[in-house]
Amino acid sequence: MKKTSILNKLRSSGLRPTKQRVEIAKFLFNRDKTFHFTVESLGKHLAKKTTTKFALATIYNTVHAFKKAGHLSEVHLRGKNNTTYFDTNISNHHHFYDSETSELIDINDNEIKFDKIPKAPNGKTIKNLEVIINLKN
Amino acid sequence: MKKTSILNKLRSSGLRPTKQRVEIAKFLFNRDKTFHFTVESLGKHLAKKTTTKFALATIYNTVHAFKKAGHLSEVHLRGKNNTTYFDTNISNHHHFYDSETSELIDINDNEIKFDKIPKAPNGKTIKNLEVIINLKN
DNA sequence: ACTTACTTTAGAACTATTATAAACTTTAAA
DNA sequence: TTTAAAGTTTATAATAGTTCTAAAGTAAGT
Repeated sequence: MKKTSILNKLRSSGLRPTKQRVEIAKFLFNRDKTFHFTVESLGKHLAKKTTTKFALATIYNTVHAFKKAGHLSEVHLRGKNNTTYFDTNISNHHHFYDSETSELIDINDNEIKFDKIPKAPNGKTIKNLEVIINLKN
Repeated sequence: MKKTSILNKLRSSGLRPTKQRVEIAKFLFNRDKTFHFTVESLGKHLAKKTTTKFALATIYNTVHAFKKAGHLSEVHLRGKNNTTYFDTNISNHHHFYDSETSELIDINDNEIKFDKIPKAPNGKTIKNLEVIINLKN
């Protein structure tokens, strides 16, 4: 992804392309494979790869802004470390979770097929369905 | 469940039947239907239903002891309120989650059937599989 | 350049949870 | 039954992840 398209991505989401946002966006979106991270791990990666300074609050703000804009998704998993995982894969998909390493691995939507799904209770509707497959060694 | 069987349950789990543990066990296990709770909500229920005093730490300790003994399970869901949910249903099963009400509803194992499941990566094995069906109104 | 609105920042505040250590109970042996 | 050891409860402190605050800095349009 070119720099201009990063700028467009930010601007079209109503986010001013500040130094911090551009760096974070480049780090997160200029890659082929899905990337899973926590705010803390993202901060460490940024510190290694860039010379820009990032306040922790900025990383939180930016990640939430990207999520709100639909560029990131949050994994609704309570892992053992009690931190929130984010995912650069925003398509409908599922996850393997290894609690020993706290590692997430994507599962494409087409790798899981259902034969039977219960219908939603009361007057509710199904919004989406998330599968976590827990791993052991 | 009779009082004696509550006492047996505790004793056979290596837990001394203290006043607090007995009250919590009676509250949690003397019921027909599955019960979902957070430590905070359990504390409120206990305050209403009993005259016994419970320090917050005791509720945490007891819930974890019950979980370790296999009498409770933890739902690995990061809900919007960021608290841990526990479940008196310890059989293999799944959940509906309504993020507006923060309510969990059990889905029996036999209400979901899979046609296709990916195989575990690397040298890993599948420990278990959890489905969360998110609801909306 | 100037002004306004938006952002970043450091640190305080907040919330869920775990740790600590003293007081209290349970247990089982004498 | 007393009594001592081991386990438990309690209030409070500590911790960890996250959000809030308000002051200083930056981007965008005039």
